[in-house]
Amino acid sequence: MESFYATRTDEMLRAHGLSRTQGRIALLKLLASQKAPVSSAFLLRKLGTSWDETTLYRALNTFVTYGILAQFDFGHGHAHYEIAHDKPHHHHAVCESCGHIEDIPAHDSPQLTASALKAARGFKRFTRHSLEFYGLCTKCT
Amino acid sequence: MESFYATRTDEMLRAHGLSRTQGRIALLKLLASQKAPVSSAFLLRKLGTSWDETTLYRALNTFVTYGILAQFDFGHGHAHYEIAHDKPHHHHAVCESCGHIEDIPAHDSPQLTASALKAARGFKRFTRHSLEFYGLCTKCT
DNA sequence: GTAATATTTGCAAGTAACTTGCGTTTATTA
DNA sequence: TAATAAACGCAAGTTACTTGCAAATATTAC
Repeated sequence: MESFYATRTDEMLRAHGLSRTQGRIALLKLLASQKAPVSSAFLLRKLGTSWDETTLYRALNTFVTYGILAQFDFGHGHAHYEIAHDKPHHHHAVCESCGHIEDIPAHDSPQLTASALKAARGFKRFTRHSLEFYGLCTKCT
Repeated sequence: MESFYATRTDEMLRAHGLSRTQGRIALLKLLASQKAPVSSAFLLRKLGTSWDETTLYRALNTFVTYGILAQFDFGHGHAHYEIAHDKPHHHHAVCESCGHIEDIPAHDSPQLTASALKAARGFKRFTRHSLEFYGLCTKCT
């Protein structure tokens, strides 16, 4: 019997006709076990030294392109990645001192986008939005 | 009689005890005349070749530190800067095709932050938030 | 206004986070 | 199981930005 993650990661790759290599599966499992977006450096550290940097970046980019992952920028000088496949919409909280990042479940009112759209002259539609809250986490206060 | 911008930029620098050099004043005037955040490459282009790249980055960083400017990241691989001094809160719309950026005046309900704070385990307070809407602008549709 | 002091600037060199090219390996398809 | 296509790993390259330090400019003290 396959694990929950194994089945899901397999499905993510299969759905887009992507090769299900050992490495990619390990990467997606690792990402699936995170509670918030993580950096490529974190992934490289966790995956072990056997992993090649180029391969990681290439996999991450491929996954972002296919919508398996979402990529975020919190102003830390590097990107953060998170499983997007089947994940409900949410926002992020970012600690300005230690960099701690937390997912915040979001139930956006459609009004949020609607009123933004009304105010934006040059746009007729938005496909997505991203909302980040910054502050000090309880450990850094 | 000094121009509106001259007076304001002067004030921005003076308020923080920063040297009011020709270059810094020209930079702030240019920034003050923009309707949305701009990149360092844009600023360098507009200011002319006489401007040194290092000097620009150093000035931008100083201004961000003192709250004169706000820095944003829209996933374009480089930062965008905007006057923050005395500017009312707003969000941004970003075109995923041409990169066009637009300010969106925002009247956030206090509830937006309040409900996020309630949902965020590790935070007791947020100092700021940033909300970006992504889509295709009317020119790219 | 002028000298003393502090800040800013410009050049050269350096760094971090990726990206590209290309030959080899691994996975998928026939 | 062979043929084909996708992914990998190494080396080299790029971009956006940073650091060190001496020279220039601005501010402050007289």
